Amino acid sequence: MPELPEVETTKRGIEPFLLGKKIQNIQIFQPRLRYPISDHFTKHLINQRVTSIDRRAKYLLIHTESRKIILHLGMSGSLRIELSSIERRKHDHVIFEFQNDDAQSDAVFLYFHDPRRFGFIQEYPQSITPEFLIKLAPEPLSDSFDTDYLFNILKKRKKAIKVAIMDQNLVVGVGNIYASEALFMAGIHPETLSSDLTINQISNLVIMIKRVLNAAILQGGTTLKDFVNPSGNPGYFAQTLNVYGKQQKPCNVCQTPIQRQILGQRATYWCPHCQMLTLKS
DNA sequence: AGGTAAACCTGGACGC
DNA sequence: TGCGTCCAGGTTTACC
Repeated sequence: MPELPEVETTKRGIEPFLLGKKIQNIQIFQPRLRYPISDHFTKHLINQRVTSIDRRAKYLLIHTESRKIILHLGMSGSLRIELSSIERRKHDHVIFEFQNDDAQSDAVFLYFHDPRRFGFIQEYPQSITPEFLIKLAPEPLSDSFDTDYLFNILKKRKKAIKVAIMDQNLVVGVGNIYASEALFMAGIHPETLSSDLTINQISNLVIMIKRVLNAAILQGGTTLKDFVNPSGNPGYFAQTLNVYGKQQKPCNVCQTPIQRQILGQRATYWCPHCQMLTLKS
């Protein structure tokens, strides 16, 4: 499910409810996520106060005074805020209860829901950041993701540009929806060999990746079937999509039917007129 | 090293 | 109604 905009939407949704509150209780109903929840998970986190919440790539980081929670939503995960302890729904695997110090105000409950269980929740000491997080590629919305950076990486790559920009070792956060959308906006055919792109095309692609991600964040992400923000509302970027999921529908720009093809094991959508394939070499 | 494909898991849509 | 097949927003692992 969630790409960068959906994770960012989730982060912004939970932040105001959790900041400054203490973890009062944790109920684990299904520890078998992508990585099993450790035996000491609850013990380490009880009574910890949330100091800040970050997003890095598609990971959410909930920092407490002495621990950090790292959470990934996988394909089908979502977080939901409840203001009372409502009955657990199917696939609600973990429920956190948060409370203010004074215990006067009402508790807040955070539900981790994930039907396919490709997501995970881990916790570490605050002083330790796991290797996989340290080694992550640049954030697409940061200044370090620019034309020079992408050009230097892509000139060595022989795979299709669509597959390349989804490679989290090159740039993080771009998933299957926004890869197709950014390439459409940049007028680049998804099968173009990465090393064949001109500097102008790459410059344009960098701009469009940033543009589509920012636009999607403003709309609260894309809801294809079941993504909801922590308040239970869908994202509205689906109505802005140009190509994703639109095979055989007329292109918004030129009316040419949108094509669909599997690239790097993932469905890929493009307009054969707006994104003509240029074959070099 | 880079590229490709399978694996993890559940549920919904579709065809027969 | 039931059953088989395919598909789905991600990432790791194994293999060539």
